[in-house]
Amino acid sequence: MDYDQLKLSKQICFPVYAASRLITKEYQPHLDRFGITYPQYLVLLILWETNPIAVNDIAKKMILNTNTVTPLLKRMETQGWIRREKNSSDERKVWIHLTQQGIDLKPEIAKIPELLLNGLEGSSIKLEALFQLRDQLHAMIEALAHK
Amino acid sequence: MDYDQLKLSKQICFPVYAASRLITKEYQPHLDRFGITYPQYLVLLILWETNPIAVNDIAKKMILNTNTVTPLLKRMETQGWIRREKNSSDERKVWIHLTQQGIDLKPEIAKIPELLLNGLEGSSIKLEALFQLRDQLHAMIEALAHK
DNA sequence: TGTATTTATGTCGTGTACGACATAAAATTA
DNA sequence: TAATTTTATGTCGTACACGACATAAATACA
Repeated sequence: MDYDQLKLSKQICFPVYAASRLITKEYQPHLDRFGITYPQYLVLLILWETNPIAVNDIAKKMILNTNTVTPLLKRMETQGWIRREKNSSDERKVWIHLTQQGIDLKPEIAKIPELLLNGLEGSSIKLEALFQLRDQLHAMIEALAHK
Repeated sequence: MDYDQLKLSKQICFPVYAASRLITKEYQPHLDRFGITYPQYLVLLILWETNPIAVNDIAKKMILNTNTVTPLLKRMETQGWIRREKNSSDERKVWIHLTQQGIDLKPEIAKIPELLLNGLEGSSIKLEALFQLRDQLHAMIEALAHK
């Protein structure tokens, strides 16, 4: 039997896993300035598009379970970025709202993706390749998330 | 100021992060049969290529810190897949060896990548696209890991 | 040779991830 | 309407992931 497919270099899963952690690490020094983590940054991106939003809808957008999102949001509430509010008409729901502090953070954070993309100038990574990568991954996520 | 780049759908980091977790989740039911996790599976792949190998070299191949790998290996030792052995000439080093149980697992695990790829037949994901994705990610990892 | 530096591994604390399960409120259905 | 099911959120336990730091052995070098 040929075990060639088992080599780490042949795997498809491994480079996705490694790239994910490496990209997060690129963000980290920039996010550290505001005391937020990478998943918390994603929550803020979502809230800057939709405010307020239910816990469940945040989890769906991030493709995470609510039991991961709940403690994450609690930490963000402690730090003053968001506040939670029970829905009066449906008592099961909890609305997540941006605080003023959370709203004010947007222009600061907006500089980061730009900064990282500019950092690629002169590197071997081409912008076109990145966008192609993103679209291919979206197709894969689409196929894997709904089955 | 245009905040379009801040949309979740425009991010490059997010699909990598989400795809990583979704792919791991594809492996999980197959790995569960043997009681191993996805990172533990990666350690086994490495050991099936190089046995024995030092803790540090496993960490380098996985692009992880040793303080992540150490407890992971301890769990694998408890489960009987590997054993650790102090190097006599250099007392700092610890060699990680496959046990017979770990060696015997290889043909069982070998079926998994094949099984997952076959599962894509008829889906919207094309094999060619996957291999292209892998190579693009390798290029990105290369650029990010060594700077 | 003695001191400083590097290397290899590991401990500790914090923050995700997620399966299994709990709870309460809303919606469905017998 | 009463019982059942679904939905929304959350608790708990286990396993990563990583920064900061600790320790001991090997190496470099004054």
